[in-house]
Amino acid sequence: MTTDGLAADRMLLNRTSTAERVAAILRSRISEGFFRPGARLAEDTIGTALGVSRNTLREAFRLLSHERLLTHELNRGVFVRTLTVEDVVDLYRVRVLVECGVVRAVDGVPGTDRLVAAVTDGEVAMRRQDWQALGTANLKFHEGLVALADSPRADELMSGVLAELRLVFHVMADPRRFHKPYLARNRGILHLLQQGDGPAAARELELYLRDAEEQLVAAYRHLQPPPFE
Amino acid sequence: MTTDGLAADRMLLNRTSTAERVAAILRSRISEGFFRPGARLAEDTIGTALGVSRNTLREAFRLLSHERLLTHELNRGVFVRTLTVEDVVDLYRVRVLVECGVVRAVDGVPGTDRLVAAVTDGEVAMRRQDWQALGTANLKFHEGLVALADSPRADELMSGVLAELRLVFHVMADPRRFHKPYLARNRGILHLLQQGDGPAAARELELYLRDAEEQLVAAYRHLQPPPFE
DNA sequence: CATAGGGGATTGTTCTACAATCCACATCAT
DNA sequence: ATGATGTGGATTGTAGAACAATCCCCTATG
Repeated sequence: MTTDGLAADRMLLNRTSTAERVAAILRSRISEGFFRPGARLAEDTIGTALGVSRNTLREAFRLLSHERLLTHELNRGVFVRTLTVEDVVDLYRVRVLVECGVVRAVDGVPGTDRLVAAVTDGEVAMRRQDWQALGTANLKFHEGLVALADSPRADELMSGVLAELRLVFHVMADPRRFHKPYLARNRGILHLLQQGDGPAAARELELYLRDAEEQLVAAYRHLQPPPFE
Repeated sequence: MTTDGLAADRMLLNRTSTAERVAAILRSRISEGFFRPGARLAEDTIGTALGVSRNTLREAFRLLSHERLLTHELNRGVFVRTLTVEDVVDLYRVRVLVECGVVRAVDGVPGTDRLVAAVTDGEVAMRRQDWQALGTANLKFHEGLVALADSPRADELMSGVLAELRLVFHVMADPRRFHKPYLARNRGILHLLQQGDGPAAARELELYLRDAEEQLVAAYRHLQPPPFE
């Protein structure tokens, strides 16, 4: 009896705890905008809705608070995070640091399968005017850029950063067309990478990110709720 | 009545939950080596020792697991993380990416108060042959480097990376002298920064980090427990 | 109109209970 | 002796009740 091909089954055996499954559910609900920033997640409501005890639910809340998707206010409960303009600026600071750093350090011609897939997905979505899919493809492209570093921690960092940014998109006036202008620039960056010119790609990427930040901050400042505290 | 000078009191008012205080205690215990990598933290033992309930303790465990200081194995409990050689390599990959990225991007002459303090602390510790303090000063220097980016998320990332690296130091044969050779190189990097030459400082830093990684990986590979699974 | 106080609702924390799982040891067959 | 099997105790996973602490809204009072 061989032990090959059991790696996939490993995932099934390696069950996750209820708290982690609950966290996964809430995470996707938040990222898809079902729970909007500022929304309160009451223990009682969510707990009975999902059929888990308060203990388990609170463990899930801890996880998501640590991922910055929820904020935990003592004796008040947990809320879907509302990012400030400063948060957006910081997120793009990290993006420039990490994404450009990874891309610049690329030597030779890297494997670009994921990037090619993301770009073509974006082009298909564009033709269909499926802005939701276009956004997803765009985020996948940037996740793919960081994946070039072959660093699990960098991947996770980037995944968290993009999850936070999704919170911003959900409170924008027209989040759907936001990604449209960047598809062509993604393709350009991919092209430079395929030519093995990491530094040039990094320069393009930095301009890209600064433009995106500017646009996002401008749009975000408008509908920012007045700071009460 | 003025509202000045209340920022400090804010910390007192802004009480933290028990779970977070417990997490803070465990975090410092781990980072100081009281709990060594691989050690099991039983809910019952720790719970009664700290006088908190299992629920609260488990919330604290979740926090620290998310920080990668503990690993959570279903139905087996939580253990102080034991890093693999791959982890060490990845940590240094992130360090090169982030630290060098921050330093290279420095324009003009940055405020280097923290860095100067870290270097002089290191020199004092060196004269006293206080290797513990030397290690602390060294980590503070690198935290200070990342702080130049003025990015809370980068700071937190770096803080987590260094916390993980401390786990490595605690299982090394002679962790105490490890930092010794790097004090002079820290001073050199600081000097380049004070001259406003970020790129040169980044190049120095990259060589520094590659040397440190090589030394650490070599030392770590020796006493690595045989991989059972 | 501003302020103080009361009461309901929610969270913070502990405790108890039991199911699920793991682990070490004993038992048994080869 | 060696390896498989099974059994029991210990620990974790999860649920639920209970109560204190806190917040928040509403109302009474000056």
